[in-house]
Amino acid sequence: MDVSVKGEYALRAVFELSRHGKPEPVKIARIAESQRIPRKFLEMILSQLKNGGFLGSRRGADGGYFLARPADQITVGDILRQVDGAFQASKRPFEDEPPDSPLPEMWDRVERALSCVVDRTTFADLVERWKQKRDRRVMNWQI
Amino acid sequence: MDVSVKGEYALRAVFELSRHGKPEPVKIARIAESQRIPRKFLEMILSQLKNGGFLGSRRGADGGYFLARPADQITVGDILRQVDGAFQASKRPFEDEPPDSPLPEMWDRVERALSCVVDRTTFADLVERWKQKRDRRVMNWQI
DNA sequence: GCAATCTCTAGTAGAATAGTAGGAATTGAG
DNA sequence: CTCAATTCCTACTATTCTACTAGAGATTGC
Repeated sequence: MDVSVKGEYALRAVFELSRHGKPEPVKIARIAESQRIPRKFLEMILSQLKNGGFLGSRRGADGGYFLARPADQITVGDILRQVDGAFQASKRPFEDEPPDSPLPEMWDRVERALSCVVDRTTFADLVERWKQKRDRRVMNWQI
Repeated sequence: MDVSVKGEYALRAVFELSRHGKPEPVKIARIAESQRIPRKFLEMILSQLKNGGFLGSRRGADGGYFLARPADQITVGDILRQVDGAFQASKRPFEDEPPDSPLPEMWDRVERALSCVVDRTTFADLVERWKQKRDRRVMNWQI
């Protein structure tokens, strides 16, 4: 019941692109280095995210990846679902479920609780929080 | 990011024991049948739950399994953590995390949201909901 | 042309999942 | 004491998933 490494990498990659902000594409090599993701694995993940319509790319010199839409219109849930498949608590409907089981309803609650976080957190939010953190650190450093 | 079949089976098994209520032990065979769990797999799961201190057992004729404490003192989270290992959103602390990443904080939120459901839902609650469901069905049937 | 980049197809070692098999130990009844 | 019913314990296994890697092809900028 934890997210895959691939999922975490995908989030880091999209975060990197969101943080970059500008319209110029960012190279795979740079994302890999600054987010510490194995390069070839990252290639796979990025192409999956492109297939999902979240990223765009350009080849050749000065090529790279960029967000296909603004960071405040991409959520953590979008990305996790794209790379890890259906993002749910339990594979529903569970076959062979005994009648009147109270479990499906509980899984619904779990799913709603999860959704409240991942589907409401955009990459714009993450960048915002990152900036605050960084600024606080710089403040302390100057004192 | 979904719970294992083993986890679901464990919940069903403990639910069965909770629903039974009485202090007499329930046989593996009966749990397996009424909750539709492969028998040998269930044996493994039950012994794990016993190791965790959630269940007790008796061997021989008239043997079986029973709750080691009242159903309102066992939560869904207890059981899932026992059979599926640490029940968390992400394997923290993630190695090689880039500095100032906003992701760990987000995983905390996810975890708290999950916990709000699974650590607050006891098997007494589940039995309660099951009874209500059953009663509603019987009511409709009588009309 | 050519160097830098993304793109695509394949493969792969190791771990996890979802079980199964078979027998040993314990208990209750007669 | 014996026997049948049950849990307990060790080991095995097929299949899938995870986290990668290799290498060649396609595209672009200069």
